Amino acid sequence: MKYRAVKGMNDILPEEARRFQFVEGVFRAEVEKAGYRELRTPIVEELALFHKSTGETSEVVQKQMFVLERGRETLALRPEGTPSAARVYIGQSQWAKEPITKWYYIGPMFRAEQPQRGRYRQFHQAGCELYGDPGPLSDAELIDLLYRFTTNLGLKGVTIHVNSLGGAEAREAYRARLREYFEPIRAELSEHAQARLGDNPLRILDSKDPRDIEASKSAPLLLDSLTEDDKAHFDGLRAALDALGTPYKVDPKLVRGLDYYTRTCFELTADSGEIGSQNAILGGGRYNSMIRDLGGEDVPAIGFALGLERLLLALGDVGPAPPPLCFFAPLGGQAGRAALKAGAALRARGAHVEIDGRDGSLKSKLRRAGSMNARVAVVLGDSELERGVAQVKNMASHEQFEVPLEELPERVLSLLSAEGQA
RNA sequence: GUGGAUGUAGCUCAGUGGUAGAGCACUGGAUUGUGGCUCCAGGUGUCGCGGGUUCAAUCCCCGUCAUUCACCCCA
Repeated sequence: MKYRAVKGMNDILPEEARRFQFVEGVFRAEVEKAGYRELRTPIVEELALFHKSTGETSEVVQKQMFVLERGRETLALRPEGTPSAARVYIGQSQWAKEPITKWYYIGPMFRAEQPQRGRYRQFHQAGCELYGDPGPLSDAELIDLLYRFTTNLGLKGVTIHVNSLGGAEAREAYRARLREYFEPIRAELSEHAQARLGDNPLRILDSKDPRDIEASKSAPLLLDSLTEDDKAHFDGLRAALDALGTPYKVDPKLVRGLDYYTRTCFELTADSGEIGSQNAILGGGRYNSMIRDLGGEDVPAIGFALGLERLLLALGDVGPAPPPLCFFAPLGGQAGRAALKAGAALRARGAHVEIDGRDGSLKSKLRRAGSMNARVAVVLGDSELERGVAQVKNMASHEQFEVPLEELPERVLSLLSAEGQA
């Protein structure tokens, strides 16, 4: 085979696409009930947008960008959706139009990583962004929304991890404290962690390297460095989640890899289905300074992104049963034309219809009807046409009736809508 | 970027230093126009690619590419 899909980018075949559609449909329904409206943006942005928002020190920006040079422009395939939405929010002067804006998006994202189960170079995210409300109630409402969404889908083994990273002030102070703590024991850290000490020491905390885990054991906790306001916010979030009855775990070492988070951050992990080690299906948090940093007003925001591939892995088989099918098996050209006409009439009335106009044997057509799980088969040959009838067969019961052509739609539709015929 | 595993029929996979197999799927027949069960018949392979060892390599060795899992990181 000469051409194949490029590394880490997968074709989504119809069976799989159906599962995507199902999850996307539930997602849309759920977030739209909470007032989110869809935003569609290009998948290509100026590279600089991601430098300014996602962050220079994030791994995503440092080495996972697909960059496109085009003349004087330097563009990038988006690695996440939040910066684009923020760009639109600012470009539209959205804060001047309404005090609170709620948007959601669904679409492909791109990161140049080594692919593995649950991690691809092109993958799909569904996410929400809420602008204009700094209070912890919106954090709680959003997290609860996600909890309900995943439970309604039937996802098992979900854990909601919550933490507060504090505001810029608290985090700067905490960074300094962490450096003070780690610097004397620098040699005990992993090579990677030693490099992180300079730019982003917080990341050492969620390292899985045994050396780093050991070294972090008595490290100062970020939660202890929070300002009074940060603490009040986090307490408010927890009180609201408790009131809602939303289960969650405070995870003081939860540190996310994107630079822009302030105060609340959260992550949802799953341990069911085929999901491998990449078990974070969703991540998000508050980013109160991004809009201002990108040149907009001082508008607080919170959001999350959900990995559709990972959700589907964790979910296993989902989706509604395919609709009942009527299968036409015409024999001969004249019968073929009659089948086309009858099939079109049935489709106009909402039925799913397959017409097998091949030259092959009736046997092969019925075999196909069987493998397609058709509920009804219509056999139409010369002898039927002469008499103005068709053979209508109930595939499940093997019963077959001769039906006048003018009664065909009614008979087929009643068979298709009948319950318990399978 | 790092480490391991795997590349044989459309799919899932056996297999042997001496010209390559099964199951599933597909097609035809048993049933001149009736599917799911059963029986019979039918076809396909540069054995990932390149090089080496050998009288002979799909098998052994080296390289390479691809896939995959894991680390890192993240959804």
